[in-house]
Amino acid sequence: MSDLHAPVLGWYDDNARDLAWRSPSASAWSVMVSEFMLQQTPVARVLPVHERWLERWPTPADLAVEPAGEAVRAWGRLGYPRRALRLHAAARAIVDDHGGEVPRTYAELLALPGIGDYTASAIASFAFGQRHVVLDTNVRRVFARAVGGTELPPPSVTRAERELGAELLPDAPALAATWAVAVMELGALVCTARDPRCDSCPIADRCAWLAAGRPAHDGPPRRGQAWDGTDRQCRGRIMALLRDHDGPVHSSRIDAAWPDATQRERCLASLVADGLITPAGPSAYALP
DNA sequence: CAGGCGTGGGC
DNA sequence: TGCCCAAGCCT
Repeated sequence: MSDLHAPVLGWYDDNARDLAWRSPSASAWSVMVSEFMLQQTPVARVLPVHERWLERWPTPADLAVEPAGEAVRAWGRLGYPRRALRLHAAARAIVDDHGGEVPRTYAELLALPGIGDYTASAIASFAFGQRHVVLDTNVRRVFARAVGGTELPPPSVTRAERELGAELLPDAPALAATWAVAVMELGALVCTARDPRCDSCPIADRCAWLAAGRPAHDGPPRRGQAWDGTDRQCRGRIMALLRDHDGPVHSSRIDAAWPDATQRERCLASLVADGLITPAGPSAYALP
């Protein structure tokens, strides 16, 4: 296990993807927007939306003056549109409480809407070069395999994972930040969830999982998320409808999009409660 | 803490 | 064809 640093850092130097938010000239805001979009959405789908977002709203203040619905519309089909709402709310908080500048400390970042432990660490590390344990699903999978000898990490982050992350983190902040992004990249490109490319892995000779013959995950099977007929599908259908229209959408159109009236009304109510849509007149809805 | 929350691509 | 997954957050 000793010294994963040199091979991983060397591999990253040769194989890192050239992503817009990793450019030396990328702003902290660019990094922050990318982190919101990348929460559960693949890089390939984020790229074009991130580019247009930064062109339109180069700073938090540019977004903060917009109605929230503009953020939801620009979010397009990235999924989980509440993230767009939270990013918009975070931009307003940055203007109101931080002079329009993305805050630099983990605690201040964590206090913003839509930012949890991972995203706060990632922004502090990637945008500001600080030393933080960055634990995302990629890093956790690399740790689970290389150190733990298991195919998959535990269902939720454990104390042991945090301690391991802290132990492996280089002392120098700049190096720690590079290490964090390098391990993440290794998990994204080589140590993938399915069909890992162990033959091109820089730490294959130190990997406990590979040494053990890549044993399959034992333990309870992971819960897949139901989709067909769920409220999520219904909500998604309604949101797509509103995104694709400029003004308010009449209820009759929404009725046509989802026949089950009980479920439809429940979803409309929850979307209103979430702030993703707003009633517009007696029988119409619009983006906020 | 388990469950809810979108969307589309790859195998 | 389904099924699994993709830089999580919030309640």
